[in-house]
Amino acid sequence: MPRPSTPRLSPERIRQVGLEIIDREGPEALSMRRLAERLDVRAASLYNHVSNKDELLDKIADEAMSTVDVSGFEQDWITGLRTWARSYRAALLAHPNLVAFIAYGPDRRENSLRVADAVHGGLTSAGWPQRYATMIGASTKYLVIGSAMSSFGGGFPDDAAVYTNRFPHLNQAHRLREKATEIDTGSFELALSALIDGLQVQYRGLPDESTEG
Amino acid sequence: MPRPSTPRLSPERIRQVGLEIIDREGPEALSMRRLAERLDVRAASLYNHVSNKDELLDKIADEAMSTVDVSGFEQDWITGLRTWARSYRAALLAHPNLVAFIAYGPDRRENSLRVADAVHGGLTSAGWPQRYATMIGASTKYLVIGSAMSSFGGGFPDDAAVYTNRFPHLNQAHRLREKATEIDTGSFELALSALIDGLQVQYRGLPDESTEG
DNA sequence: TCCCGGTAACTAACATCGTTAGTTTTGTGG
DNA sequence: CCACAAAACTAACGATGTTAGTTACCGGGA
Repeated sequence: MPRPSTPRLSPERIRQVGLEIIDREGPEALSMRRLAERLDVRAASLYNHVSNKDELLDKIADEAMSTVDVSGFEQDWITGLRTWARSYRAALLAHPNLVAFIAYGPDRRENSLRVADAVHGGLTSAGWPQRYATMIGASTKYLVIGSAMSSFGGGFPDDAAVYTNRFPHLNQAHRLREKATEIDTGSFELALSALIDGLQVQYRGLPDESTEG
Repeated sequence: MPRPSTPRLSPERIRQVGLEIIDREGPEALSMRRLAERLDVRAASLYNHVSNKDELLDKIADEAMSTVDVSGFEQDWITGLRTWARSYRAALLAHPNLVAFIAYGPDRRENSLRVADAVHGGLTSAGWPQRYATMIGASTKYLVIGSAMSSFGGGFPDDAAVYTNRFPHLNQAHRLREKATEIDTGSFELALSALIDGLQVQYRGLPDESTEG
């Protein structure tokens, strides 16, 4: 019975269920047919609301990155860098199965651009030269991406229930995951602190902007 | 004509051509049928030499990481860390289309284990406590993975000829790539130096091992 | 009130993918 | 010399993304 009275689909609902599938069953589990099935619909119907699987993934990824926080740059560049890096990492770790996709291609996504602009603006207006601002942004991003990407914790399914059914020793896996998370976070904070320390040294060596040009 | 006198395939040749396809046309271009075509063979024949596409990819990735250098740890931990990080990054950048795959899953690959062992050994025998050694290795890896992953230069096709056909302004793209490479490397070196500097401070604060236990 | 266009579902189909089964031919060890 | 393994083949299965063409429902204009 085509064309129901109240539409069964919407781009938002498609993205939401799509993200759920990715989070729960991994990125390879998201096929247009499976997604359609979850929405009580046939695969072809999705194309009335979404132009592409790639574009769908892009929008899902963009949505997942909407919580990245760059407000810290309103205080000072160190606070800005720290809160950006931490919230960026947190956003990635919230959806481990999406990390590879987000980290891969170039950052044409809306939220990425918004954030990149804020970071660059925050650094330059703090006195960093353009070139440094670019590199500092890149370095910090490396840390975040690398941390989320090669995270030990990320290797395990997000939903513990998936694990429960197949393994009797859930506790061990859970512990291992917690331990891994702790190591991951520790390593990340270590590197972030070292990076910021190193930058502060260089920052103090910058020519005073108020006496320049 | 089945079963030719001299075998047309070998695992090595399959891996080699497979890597060529990935390097030149991207990871999604590598299908068993395309790979077979390049080898003048039908897809099913590959399974006489390779058990799986996943396993094939795993071995290709492992081979690509065989050039990672950990010999620097024979001198001191700083040299070890630097040469490891740089050679690791270089190995990844040599095959940009493989980075996502390598960085993703857990490091069960042979070369990864070999390297991880050497790094951990180098750091602990230099006096770093186990826990620190783990985190330092992780931090450094974050930097390398992140750098290779979100590399601006990696976004463009490895083979410039692919670009030539579709764009008249090859020069611009080429320049952009060079500039991006420079920024990438600069950012990486910046972060690496900062990390090592930060670690050195902590290292000097460690209790002297010769007076301990 | 009628109808008409657009919307949103459908079915059917295409090419491509990884993989397996079963077949055929060649080379080789007992 | 002959049986058996190795290495190629053809055919097929089910799943994938996507498109074409069809159908029914809704809202607005004559």
